[in-house]
Amino acid sequence: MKQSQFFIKTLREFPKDEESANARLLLRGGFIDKNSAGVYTYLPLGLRVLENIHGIIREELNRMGASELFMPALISKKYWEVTSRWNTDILYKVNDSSGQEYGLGFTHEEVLTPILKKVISSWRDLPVALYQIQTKFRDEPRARFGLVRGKEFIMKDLYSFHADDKDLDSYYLKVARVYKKIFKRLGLPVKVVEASGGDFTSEYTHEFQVLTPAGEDTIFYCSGCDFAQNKEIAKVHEGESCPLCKKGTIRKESGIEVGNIFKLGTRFSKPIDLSYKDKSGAKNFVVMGSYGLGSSRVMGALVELSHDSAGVLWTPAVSPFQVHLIELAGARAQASQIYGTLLKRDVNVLYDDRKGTSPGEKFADSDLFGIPLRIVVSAKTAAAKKVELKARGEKNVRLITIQKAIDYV
RNA sequence: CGGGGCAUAGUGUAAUGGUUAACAUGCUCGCUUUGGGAGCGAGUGAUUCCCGGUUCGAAUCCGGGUGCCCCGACCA
Repeated sequence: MKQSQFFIKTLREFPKDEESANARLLLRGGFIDKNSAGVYTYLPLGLRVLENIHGIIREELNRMGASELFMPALISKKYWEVTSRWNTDILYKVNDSSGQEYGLGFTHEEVLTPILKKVISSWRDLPVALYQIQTKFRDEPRARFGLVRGKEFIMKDLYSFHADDKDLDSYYLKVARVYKKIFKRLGLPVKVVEASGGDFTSEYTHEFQVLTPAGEDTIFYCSGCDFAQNKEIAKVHEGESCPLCKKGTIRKESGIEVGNIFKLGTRFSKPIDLSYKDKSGAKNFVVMGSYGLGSSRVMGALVELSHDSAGVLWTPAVSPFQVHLIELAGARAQASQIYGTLLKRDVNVLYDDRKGTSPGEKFADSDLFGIPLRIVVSAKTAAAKKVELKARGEKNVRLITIQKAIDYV
């Protein structure tokens, strides 16, 4: 991609009225645009990051046998009434011109479960796992922290349907394992934290929390083992010894919740009457699980975790481009040649081919973009038949031959 | 929803009752220049958030509203 053709505009200064690192850096770097509080546009650069996140999620969920579908966001009131969720306070309600009332989906049990009702009748039809990646709407009393808490955001939601609790339990553990793998690939260290089940279940649920001072949840966890609880259920205090392993000490830290998995049981299958006939011919309610992963929030969390004063530092897995090729004056021929070679090798490269833009501005833009690898060519390097190679976030610059640089990439 | 802060050109700021709202940056044009947001010159760009009030006169004072950020409450 040539930067002269790419729709991108960075800001010379940080926008006022934003304090969180993810909002400041993503807005200034031209990744996103703020439409209103908690509502953002993903500009081409930011969309690339988001799509990379989605790609990893899709790969892992498809691999575990879940099928992707896409449900409506506009959900008729009648569906919400069946499950008694019409009066949920975070539900955005809209009317159409004929007086029909709708709720904008914040999760999709009400849409998916009736679909399953048309399909499932026997124990042979189970289990089933379906997911989507979709815009969600929540009437948050206070949107904040850029992409971390929005009124409109993007989430992957997976739902599983089982014949009994035992099958749900094993699937639940499987999802937890896959989630860990997804977050690892995303470059996001997460802690699996026990949390309250809210309306859904008296059992604990599990949250996937990224520990960072920028987080809005409070987590108590053990320094020595995997014990971790959200403050809403925690009975431990900071500094105490761990109730689980007895060795470690309890620590307290803030976290961003990037995922949450629930055993729904029959909370939705009962009111919607989703049932199946078991081997003996008896009717049983389907047992359900739901598993959320906030992809736009992941993008915000990644920035919070990995940035410096000049911009974002993306990991290769989610970076909008793999290489930023910067052409300075007097190196058009050399830059074009490298660009062509990288394209032939299917390297995802952003080529700053802008003429008349000063080196300093190009470097500043490059830092804002946070692309992991930078290649700089100039009259100097062209004369020496070499290029400069530099990793984002590192000081040292390597002067190497073009061939070596291309092979390195 | 309680509390606090802020609102002036695309962006960041200045102007505390008095001409035509200033500066930087951006953008356009010309020249020059090319290693960390370069230089010179000429342009462009404003409903000073909105409504009302006070005043000869309001970006500025008063009242009401809206929006944004932050703290708290809330939070599948």
